[in-house]
Amino acid sequence: MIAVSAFSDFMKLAGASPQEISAVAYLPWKTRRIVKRKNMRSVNERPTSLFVVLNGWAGRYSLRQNGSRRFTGFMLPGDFCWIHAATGSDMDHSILAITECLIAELPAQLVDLTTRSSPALAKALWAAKLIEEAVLRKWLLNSDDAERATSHLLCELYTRSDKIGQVHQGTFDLPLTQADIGEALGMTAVHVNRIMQRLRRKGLIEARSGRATISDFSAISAHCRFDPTYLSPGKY
Amino acid sequence: MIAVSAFSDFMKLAGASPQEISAVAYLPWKTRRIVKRKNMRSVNERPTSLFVVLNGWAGRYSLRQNGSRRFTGFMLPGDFCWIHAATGSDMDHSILAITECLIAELPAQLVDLTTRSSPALAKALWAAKLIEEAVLRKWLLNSDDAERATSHLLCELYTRSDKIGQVHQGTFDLPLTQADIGEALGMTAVHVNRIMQRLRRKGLIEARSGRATISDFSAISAHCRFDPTYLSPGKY
DNA sequence: CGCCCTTTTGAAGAAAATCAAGGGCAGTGG
DNA sequence: CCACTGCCCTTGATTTTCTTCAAAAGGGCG
Repeated sequence: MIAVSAFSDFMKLAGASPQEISAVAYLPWKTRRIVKRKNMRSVNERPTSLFVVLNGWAGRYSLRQNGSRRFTGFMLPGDFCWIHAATGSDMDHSILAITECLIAELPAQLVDLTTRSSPALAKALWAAKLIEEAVLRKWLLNSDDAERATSHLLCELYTRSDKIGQVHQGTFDLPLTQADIGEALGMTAVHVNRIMQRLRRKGLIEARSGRATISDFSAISAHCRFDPTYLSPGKY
Repeated sequence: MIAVSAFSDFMKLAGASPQEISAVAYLPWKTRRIVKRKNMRSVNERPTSLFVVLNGWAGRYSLRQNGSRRFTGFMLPGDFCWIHAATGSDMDHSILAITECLIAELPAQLVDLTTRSSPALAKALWAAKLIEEAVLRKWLLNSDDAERATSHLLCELYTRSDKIGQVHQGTFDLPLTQADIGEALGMTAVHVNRIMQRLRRKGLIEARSGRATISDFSAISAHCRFDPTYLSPGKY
């Protein structure tokens, strides 16, 4: 059994009964540790298992012809990943451990089986996928304005950290380098640096050595028109 | 009953049996006609029905604070839409009829019910959603290079048109204005115009009055590194 | 023909990439 | 304990890309 409060909180939000949640929790999850900055899944792999991040941050990315990388999402503790494992399609992207990660895996067949008997798990997986997609849309939507894109990403990560109790007095772990952020937003590290300095000068953020602080969340929310509802599963 | 070859082809690809396909086809779909350039779904709506585009093109978009629009996807005949209808989350975006559209709707509860008895439908919906997501990732991935983004979008639309038999000698309907394309790619109409001229001068495309021609698909594919596999559902 | 919408063109300015180099900080090893 | 090293952040100067603003040209349709 695995104990992931974020994970079961999510299922609860998605409408699962306590029985269903514990049924899922008691499935034969296998935990595994991934070294920092190593791939945990690679492009073109045949997906054979779903997993949940128990600890650490991971990133979903694709490589371009010229070798440059684009992040298309980040995974925090409690996040489902590789959700489509049960669908049998090959991967069109890779997953990288940004920090050292602890993950819990579940064989695809078991996911497939369990979703048939547990509509709530099926719904939870859908809900997780829809959030993933909503995040992608936001990234696209904000990509026309560097300052908005940057602060919106910080709001996203702040909110997601907060949901799992990882924000303390406005401060949270942000294990992304400015180069990583650039690869998520489609800008160069140099430009990210200058934009973040601007945000800092405006008093919206503080960031140094792997940690960020947002002392006035409503201020930065207003600045980039951040509305956190897209990060929550729908009600049923 | 509705007769949508693209739709049933898709279910077949996703592994549905003929019985399941016809079971779905005989559900009480309601067809509806939408006027060109009218919303068929609007942001914040409570989704009550899934639909399939039978005819015409539609676009998924969000509006920004300043009123500017960003397309985050296009729907062609045969495409599922509003797939998350059964999940109960509110919409974070709107759907616009780009041309006049004919759609077939199915109440959300029925979708929910049917997916329980028909794993193939459930998988088809998953497959459709995964393709949607893969498209979003591609849009992000290509957004760093205007010429690549533009030709990649044209390749996407060419391929999807081809799948439904709407390409004849390299020519297909492209009911998007350059302003629309700009709103999909995150660039101004003026810039789209200049980029498309560049593509034309390179002999990669021809486009005028609602139609586009790609006479050498392999040439433009090579130019933007287009790989169509992400547009097909996984095998089961 | 005249109107509206879309495409095209030009010129100017803003935003971001690129190139290059310096500085800080943490961990490593002598 | 201190020097060294590697990684990340920062800065400046320059060039490229894209937007903005404005206006003209084309094309379809009543």
